[in-house]
Amino acid sequence: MPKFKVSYAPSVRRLPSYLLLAKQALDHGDEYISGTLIAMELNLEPIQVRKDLSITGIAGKPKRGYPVVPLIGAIESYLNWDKRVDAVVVGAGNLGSALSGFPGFKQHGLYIVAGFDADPSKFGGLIHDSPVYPIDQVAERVAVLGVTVAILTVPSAYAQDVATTLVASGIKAIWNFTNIKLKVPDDVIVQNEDLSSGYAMLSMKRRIRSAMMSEDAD
Amino acid sequence: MPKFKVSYAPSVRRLPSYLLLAKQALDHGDEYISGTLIAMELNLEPIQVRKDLSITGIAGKPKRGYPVVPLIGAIESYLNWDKRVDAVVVGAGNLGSALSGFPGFKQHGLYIVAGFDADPSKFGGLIHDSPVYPIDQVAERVAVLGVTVAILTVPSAYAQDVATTLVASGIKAIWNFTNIKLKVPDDVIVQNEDLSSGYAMLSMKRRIRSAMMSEDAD
DNA sequence: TAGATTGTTAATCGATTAACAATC
DNA sequence: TAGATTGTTAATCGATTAACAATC
Repeated sequence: MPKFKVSYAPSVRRLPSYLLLAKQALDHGDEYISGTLIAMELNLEPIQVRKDLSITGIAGKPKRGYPVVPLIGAIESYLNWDKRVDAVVVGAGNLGSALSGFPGFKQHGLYIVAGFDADPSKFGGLIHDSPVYPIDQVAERVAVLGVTVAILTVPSAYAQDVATTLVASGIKAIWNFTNIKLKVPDDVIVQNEDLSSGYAMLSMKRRIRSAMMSEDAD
Repeated sequence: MPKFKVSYAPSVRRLPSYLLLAKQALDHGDEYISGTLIAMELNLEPIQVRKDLSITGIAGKPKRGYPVVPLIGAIESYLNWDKRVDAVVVGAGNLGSALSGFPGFKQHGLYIVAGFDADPSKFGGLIHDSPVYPIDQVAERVAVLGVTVAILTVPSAYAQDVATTLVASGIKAIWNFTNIKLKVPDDVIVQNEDLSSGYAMLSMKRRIRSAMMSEDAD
């Protein structure tokens, strides 16, 4: 049951980088930005950029490119980033704090309205403007706040238990930064952010470069 | 120039989760773990798990599965995780600290031996056992330490400048947690970890669920 | 106008999945 | 032995890329 399977997932993953470039073009005062330019900037093929952008419904102009303001609007609307979404961070450690303070999120409509932690020394403190509550207050606070999105940054040993509590509290989407494969009901979304996968890729690239370099030595 | 293109990238990204399950099986005292079980645990197809594992060269036994100890060895060896790699963290903020403390890294052979920051109040401090130095000492320290891998967690405004310095200092691989597309020489590896991509995926999944739910209402 | 760029349709490529023989 | 699981070969699926007409 690969529930909520995203169509064009690779394209969706690239859209944020196009959005960033469009915003930079806007700041720069440009009226248009071409797919060719975006591709060059991101080391992609122009055709890929055009294909990706087509899913947002934006229409470009031959010879000019895509109109910057409508392009930003089209991407934000397609990703639902033009509507505010409230979230809580569960696990107010370094990772939770880092995510809370990430300026990009608010720009994308994601507001972190509270944090939770098991460590009493953190209660009453703040993670980037948001109060930190004891983790056993999750259920009541989530209910009061009416939040349905949670960012999970607890130690992996607690991940499943906390996730279960979150679901029981009404959370419908979990952005999971632990390496635990969470078991949740079918109607709850989980987006896994697996650092180990990224490190595996880095490791393989290093391996490939080593192989290429010893080849060159021939 | 998509340099250092990883073959079987999707498989490589899944290997760490197989490794984790294999280690859990080992702790549990199991001698074998089947692809069928791994697939169930991770919501994958058994055939996909078998295909993925085949790239590591591990040989399974019909009716039993894969021998746990050799399986762990095969994955670790394939990913080069059986050899120690030293790295520095540049940007000793919350994200840098979180990554330094991530227990999984040391298990995968990644040792963070130093941190760097622009904030004088952090100099002489520690991020999880490793000393924090002024960022303008990067060049000399990296040279002395002989490190070739850097984890980049500075604010995006400084990302390119810092990356340029890192490259000049002898860094050959950058694990980039900023949303800036770094410009580096051809022989330098960059692995981008883009949080916005993950959030785009979460947003789309929420969008799809909404669509499905309003459909159900018909 | 000339030419750069878009957008569509088709071809290629690579990843996933299916089928099934081999085997312990 | 019977049957679950592996591993290989082929088929399908989806993403990327190529080709090129349309257009500003």
